[in-house]
Amino acid sequence: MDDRPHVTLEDVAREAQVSLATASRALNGTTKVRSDLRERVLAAAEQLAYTPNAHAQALAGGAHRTVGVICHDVSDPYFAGISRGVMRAADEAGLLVMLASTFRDPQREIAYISMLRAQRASAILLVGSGFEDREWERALAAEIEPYQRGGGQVAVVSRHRTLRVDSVQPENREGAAQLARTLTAQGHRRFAVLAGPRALTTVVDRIRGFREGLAEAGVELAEHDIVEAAFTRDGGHAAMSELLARGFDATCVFAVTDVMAMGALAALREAGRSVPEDISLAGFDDIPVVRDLAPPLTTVALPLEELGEKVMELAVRDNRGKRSRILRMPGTVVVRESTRPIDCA
Amino acid sequence: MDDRPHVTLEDVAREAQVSLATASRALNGTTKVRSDLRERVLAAAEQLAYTPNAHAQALAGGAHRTVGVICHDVSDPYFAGISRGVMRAADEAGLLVMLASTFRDPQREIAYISMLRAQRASAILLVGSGFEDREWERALAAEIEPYQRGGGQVAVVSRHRTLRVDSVQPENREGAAQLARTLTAQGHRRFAVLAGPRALTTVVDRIRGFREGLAEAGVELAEHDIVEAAFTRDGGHAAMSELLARGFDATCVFAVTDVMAMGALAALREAGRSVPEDISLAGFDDIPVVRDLAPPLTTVALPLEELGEKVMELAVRDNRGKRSRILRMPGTVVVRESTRPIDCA
DNA sequence: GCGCTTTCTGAATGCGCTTTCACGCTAGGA
DNA sequence: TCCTAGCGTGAAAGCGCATTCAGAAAGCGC
Repeated sequence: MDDRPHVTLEDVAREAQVSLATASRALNGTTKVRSDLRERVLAAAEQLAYTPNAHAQALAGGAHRTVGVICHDVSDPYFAGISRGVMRAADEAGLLVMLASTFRDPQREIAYISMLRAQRASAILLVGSGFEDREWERALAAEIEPYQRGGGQVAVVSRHRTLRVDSVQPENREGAAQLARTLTAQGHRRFAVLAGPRALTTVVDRIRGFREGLAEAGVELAEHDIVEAAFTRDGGHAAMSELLARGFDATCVFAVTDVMAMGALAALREAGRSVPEDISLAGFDDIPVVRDLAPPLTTVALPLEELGEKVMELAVRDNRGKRSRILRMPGTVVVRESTRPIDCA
Repeated sequence: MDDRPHVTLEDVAREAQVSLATASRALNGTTKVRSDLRERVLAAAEQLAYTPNAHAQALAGGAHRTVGVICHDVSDPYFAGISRGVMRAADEAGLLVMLASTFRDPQREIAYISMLRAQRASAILLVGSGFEDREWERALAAEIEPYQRGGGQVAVVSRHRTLRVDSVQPENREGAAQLARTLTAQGHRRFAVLAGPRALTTVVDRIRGFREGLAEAGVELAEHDIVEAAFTRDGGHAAMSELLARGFDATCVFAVTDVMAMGALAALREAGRSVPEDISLAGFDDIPVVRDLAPPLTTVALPLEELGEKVMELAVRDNRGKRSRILRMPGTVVVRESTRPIDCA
């Protein structure tokens, strides 16, 4: 860009016949300016359609009013809910939110953080970026720590082992355990799990919690009953299809996310199995659409928007020197019609 | 931020024992630098965890590598699809994408554009920002035109009457007409429409097209058969509920967006009406989830990701002085199970 | 060995803005 | 009336970087 140069503060000052400093002060209202001068400056700015150059402002020590949010995919309903919350909180704080999708590529995640650092964003929010991978953790730390040292705020949604950051953590483990209790109480004894990549902490936590909840009823979950697939609708579809092809005796299937559950539901429908008559299905997250499925999905509701708001608030709050805070957000089991009580086999 | 100052190029230069200019050149590779010096600079930068200040770079004349995308709501699946396309194209072009939600508030839309101007973003993408409102058009033009004069690129998804910008336009009118033809061919003669705010060009176009398609079969759509509601799932639910409460004799309901159709479907289910046995239902957009509804939704498929890619490409391509281009993207009617042929009444 | 061109380097300039700093002005107290 | 505060103003410094410009070093032919 920059064919024709932009209108600058100097242009405004000249037009208003005042000094550059006065123009700046009139526009920002930081110091008292004689009212007739202010009028002149404002009028000139208006007339010239002046917009301050944010880069120059930032460089000259003005506040950085932008936060970056990095997620796997903005079009994932799970993140969509969170982003609503983030945006609302950001709006209140007068911040501009930059969203970026990594598509689960750790490299890209690092690259985006680096860009945000370069922009001197006032905060970086990582949503669900938990990989259980030593090398990645190191690379991430190598970006995050200098950023924090430079005064940048970082907050994450999810669990992080190594990073020293504020975080909002959905209680995946306890939520899944609670779901397991609900299902065993309905009489289910044989389960299958549709899992996302085991490298993700979210997946690991949910499976572990589910297992623990099951164990309380004396039910065991064999490794064989866990099918791993992509963390998407189609992944859920594929995993369910595999299960169907292989043959299984579970009365209830737990998909670790609602999005995967949707794929599973489609696969079941295609296979002529009806839910919940033939088999029960449960998900996790309670993204908005699942209540509109047929049957509406039993799931663990996470307060997604609230998650977003909280993480934003953590990032905005001034916490220099203080130790990192952790906000745990419990989930709530929502029983809908995709699961049903059965007679104990 | 900026507790402790950031590591600057000067620090790197000092550490590497070269001049600032040499350090800059070594890092950017713009000019040849003696290899041992380059090594030293790179090592120093690495060691100090140096990240260039994007503001300073921008101010000093470096390229602006960021584009802003403004939409109603990033969590709307319609936009989510588009954003995927935008991100992919941006990624190829090496651009950083800033997303923002206006929540259909014209004021906020203007504010975001202003912020993007201030950031000197290299391009601004407006997704579906068509209001039929003179005053808003004026305010928008007052932001957009100076931005363009300054060399900024602007491209939009949707129709714009007054703005002189490149645009990608889904063929709402023709798509809706095509849908109407399909439905009348199925034997439907009496329709109701669930509409969003009539101030939106998208809504207006779809209704008009639907009417035109109907007219070809000699069917008329009375104003009375159009229910206006919010452009959301709940809006669709409310509109359908109103229709049900009021009593109506349509055999087929057309919701102007899939999101609204989802709400309508829920309302019908709650009312004990089955789709398509009791009544047929059609939507528009073909957002991913609707194929997983029960019944899967008949709709008009828009190539959402492609829309996003195209609009990004328009914004990236250099088009100074050239006249604005319009890319029309046709929709395709997808008949699923939410509509069924009926005997002519 | 001399003068020339070719490379590469460092000092200095400026991007547009905020913010000190110092000065001129008016108002108030002596 | 004179002096001191106090308020507003303009000049200027500097934020971190890319880049121009001039000069130093190195390479070449004679």
